[in-house]
Amino acid sequence: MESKSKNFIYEIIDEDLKANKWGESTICTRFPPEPNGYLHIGHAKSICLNYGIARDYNGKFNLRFDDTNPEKEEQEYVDSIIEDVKWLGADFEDRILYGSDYFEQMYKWAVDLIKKGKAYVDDLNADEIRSSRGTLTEAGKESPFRNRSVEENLDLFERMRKGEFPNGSKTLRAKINMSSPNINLRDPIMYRIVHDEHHRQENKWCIYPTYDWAHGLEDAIEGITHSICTLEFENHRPLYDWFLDELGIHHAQQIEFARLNLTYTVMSKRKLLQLVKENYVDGWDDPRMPTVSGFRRRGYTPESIRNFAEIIGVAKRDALTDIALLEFAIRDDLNKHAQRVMAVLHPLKVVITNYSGEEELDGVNNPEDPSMGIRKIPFTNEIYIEQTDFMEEPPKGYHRLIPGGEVRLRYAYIIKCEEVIKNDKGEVTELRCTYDPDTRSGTGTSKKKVKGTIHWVSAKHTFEAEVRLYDRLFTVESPDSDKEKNFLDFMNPNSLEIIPNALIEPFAKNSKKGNRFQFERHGYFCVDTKFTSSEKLVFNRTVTLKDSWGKK
RNA sequence: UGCCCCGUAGUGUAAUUGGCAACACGUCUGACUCUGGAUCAGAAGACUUCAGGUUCGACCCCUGACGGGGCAGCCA
Repeated sequence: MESKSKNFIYEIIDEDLKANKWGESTICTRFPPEPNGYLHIGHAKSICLNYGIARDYNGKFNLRFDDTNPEKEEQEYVDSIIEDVKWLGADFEDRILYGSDYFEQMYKWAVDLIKKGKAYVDDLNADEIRSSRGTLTEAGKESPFRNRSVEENLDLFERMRKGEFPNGSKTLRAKINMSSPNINLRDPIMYRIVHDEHHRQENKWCIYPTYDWAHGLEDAIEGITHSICTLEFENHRPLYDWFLDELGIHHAQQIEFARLNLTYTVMSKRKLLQLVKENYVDGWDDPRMPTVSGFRRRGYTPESIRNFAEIIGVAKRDALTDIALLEFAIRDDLNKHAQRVMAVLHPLKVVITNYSGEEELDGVNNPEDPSMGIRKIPFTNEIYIEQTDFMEEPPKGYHRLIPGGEVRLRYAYIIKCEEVIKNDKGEVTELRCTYDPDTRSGTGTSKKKVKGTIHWVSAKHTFEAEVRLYDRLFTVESPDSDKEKNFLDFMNPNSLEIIPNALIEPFAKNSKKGNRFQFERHGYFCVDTKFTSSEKLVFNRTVTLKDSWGKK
């Protein structure tokens, strides 16, 4: 271990190791998603944490589906989760495991508990159980079925499995303590009857273990040493301990940490599902979604997400992480690796009146990495520049093109604005400029210094592409923490701006889905994997460049 | 109201286990620059929620208050 400052989980593991708590066995962690939705950036944090521990301690990392509820789970989610975990680079080797594969063993252990008199079949229905559970301040009441004989319980439980009873008519409950101050210990439910097809077990089972019963057993079966989960399971730990101790089986150490919250988005699967189902976005992988697949489609790299996880660290206090930390991580990565190219999003025509002919200029592919080389950029007397790079009446400090002023065309010449042409409505439609032949980039002959450099494309050589500019999905930092309003009330109506015909430098013409670029002075973009066709490239803006001029 | 957890610059985390609070992001300067990016140099910003106590010494240990979060699914 060589990380400079360890988080509290590493410290616990170090202590365990020092105390030889696990004997000869290696450290084993796991990521246990329920396949009822796509993974989000919060899951990515957990994956990085769990996989990181296994890697740092030369241990093992399992991917295990917690698939104990057939009503919510689907194969589509299983597939997406596997893809996302792989993409993030968390190596589970060949261990794609399923809690449902352990159902038989779990059943046997349940029988063991019944035999010990520690579990019973209850005939109370859901309402009755709820009302007899008590409240936060009052103890619960024991079920009238709590003291059935072992024989009767065994018989009933077996018949539950055989499918003799309808949904909800019976449950298997642990016999613990109905007046425990910890509500989780008030005879929690271990099995419920659900006649429903399971995405993996199909119709093999009609009783399903609850998470509380199943989770610790899954960890035990896999020999997990450190069972890392989020804070809300802290109160459940005594229950898991109880089960494991009663059964006398392998006992993972559970450690809880605070889940990730990010500004300007929501992070609950339920809410994300709603955004998808009600078509606020175009799917789980919409580039505005905080899902792993959304970030992937938007152009984020796995490295940047891993680095983000490293930056934010791990702790037990709940926090709201500024999205700026994530944006830093992706800019930092893309700055070093993305191919540069020029693109004009909102074109303004410029005619260079004293230039004729055509030439090719050298553009640096990545100033941070000379090994990426240079490319040729065609130049002619008719080009397009960005509308915002020209102003008739500039504010102070503006150093782009103004009437009578000069500006450097990136990798080309310095031009001077001689004439402004407008339409009937008074809008600027074209600029007439002259260029200074002595100022060609790279010749070193220019004595001129000019304050601004702007990007451009040759009218004759450029190609059109669709560009999608994304903004935050919500207008407030914490859309789901308002007491009165629903998170949907805070959706940003301008979270997506589509530019159907942006003009791109020819170099990017043959790019493939997923290719990443920096559009100089704009930001980082990638070729969309969903809407790009053989006819038209669609670029997603991953993130803008930092902008110390046009600050909002 | 019962139980459990938490409380360090704007944000996220540190503080070698009790030795005069550090790092990253963000913000603001300045330098450099053919990207108002990057890079480089620097600055501002925290009486560590509060009050007691233990100690030569407390962010750290103890007590109490205050504040935040979680728990009353046959969800996970």
